Amino acid sequence: MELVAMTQLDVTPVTDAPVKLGRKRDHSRDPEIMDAALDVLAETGYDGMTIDMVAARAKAGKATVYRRWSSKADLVIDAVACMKKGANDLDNLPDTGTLRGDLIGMIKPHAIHDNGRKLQIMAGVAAMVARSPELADAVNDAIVEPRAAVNRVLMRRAIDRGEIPADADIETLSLIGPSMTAYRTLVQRKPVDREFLISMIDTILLPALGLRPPADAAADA
Amino acid sequence: MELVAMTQLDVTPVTDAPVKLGRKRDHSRDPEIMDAALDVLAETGYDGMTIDMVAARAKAGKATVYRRWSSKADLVIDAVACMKKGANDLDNLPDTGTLRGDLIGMIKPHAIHDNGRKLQIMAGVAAMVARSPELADAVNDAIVEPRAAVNRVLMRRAIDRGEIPADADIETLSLIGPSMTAYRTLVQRKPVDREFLISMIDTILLPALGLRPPADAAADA
DNA sequence: TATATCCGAAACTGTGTAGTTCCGTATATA
DNA sequence: TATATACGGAACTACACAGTTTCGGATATA
Repeated sequence: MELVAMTQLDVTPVTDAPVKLGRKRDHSRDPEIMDAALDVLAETGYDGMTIDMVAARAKAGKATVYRRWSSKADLVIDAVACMKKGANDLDNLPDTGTLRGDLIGMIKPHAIHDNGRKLQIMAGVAAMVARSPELADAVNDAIVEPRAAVNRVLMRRAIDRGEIPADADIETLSLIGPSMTAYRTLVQRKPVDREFLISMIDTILLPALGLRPPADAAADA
Repeated sequence: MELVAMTQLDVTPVTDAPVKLGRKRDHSRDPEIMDAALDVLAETGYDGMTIDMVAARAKAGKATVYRRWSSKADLVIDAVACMKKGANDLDNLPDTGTLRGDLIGMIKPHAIHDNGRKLQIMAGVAAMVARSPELADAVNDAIVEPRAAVNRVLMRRAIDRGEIPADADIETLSLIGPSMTAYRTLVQRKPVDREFLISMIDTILLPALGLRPPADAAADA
């Protein structure tokens, strides 16, 4: 008898595959919330940012935020990580035939603005990065690495066409731009404009590679 | 009549110069408290730092801290500013006869450690700097400016002895070191060791100035 | 030695925010 | 059209920390 009962219980499906009705979770508000989080992060920094600010800016309820992310730290890590999607496409870089032309071709108002925002966000999470390896990795993948990657590609092409020495230390040289723009924004708090970027290319990067900027370099400014 | 009364009042000393007894305020604990504040700042960042932590580390009472500084922000600004006193003395810099020798002479374990601590503090206040001009100025005077100033002096001497071109852009070039070490510490979170600093000098700074590192450069590592 | 004052410690207050809960409404599915 | 569910909004709890107050003990001065 007991055996029969047990068998029946075992045969009965554990879950009844109930009919699903009503609205489905579609995560459609996630981008707005993450975008709002990045804005607040850039403006007030990690500790200054409150979930209420983020929810208000995304016109969402606080509960909606917590339905998707279990904590403020989770939201920030996710928001920073999702910036990677908007990063530069390495297959559609300028190709002018010279390293200088390619580097200057990267200087567009849109790119300058994006980099500024990324650096503001960097400043906002700088203190946190030291204590959260997860956040540190997200920042590295979404902000740090993409910047250097572009320079590496452009320099590698310059090597391929024989414009610069094959043994140039691309790893180090590709960090000059990211380093100096970060320093100028975060530490010196001076604007990173077209003029500064061109002067950096012509005064440091090209000379370090043994190249001379053209005599009419001023025409680019 | 009024005049007489007024005269009497004026003649009477405003304060009675009372006899002072007891212990005098000597601010003798200020250095310990500011030092503790800098330590906590480097470890936890501005928002993570609490006055209790600072007081405990300085073996002082919280009330003692508030007797001297009216707020947490005040203490941090003062502590950062007082770092300037420990900054490099521009009159006692290495003088080896070559720019490379002078630059490498600056690389001492003590200096590497100090710079690391300063950069940790920078990271801790990075988010705050954007919203407090007072703190921004303190950081600039105590951390940012002294670093570049050393390089400027060494390069100017190199110009004077005809080692590098007189029209070299010292202002920009003197920022290569500070920028790249800051980036490496704060963003990449890699160690700034002797090897990295020498490679930066030989790969970027000297080539950008038209100099070649000696063939036996590896001997310095 | 007497005393005025500072000190460290600890208790206390007020505020701000992370995270939760609840509710009336909107909406996609059946 | 009916309904289950997610949504925005607001109220709520728990807690951590800035800043204040209090107090017994230490200490320099007279």
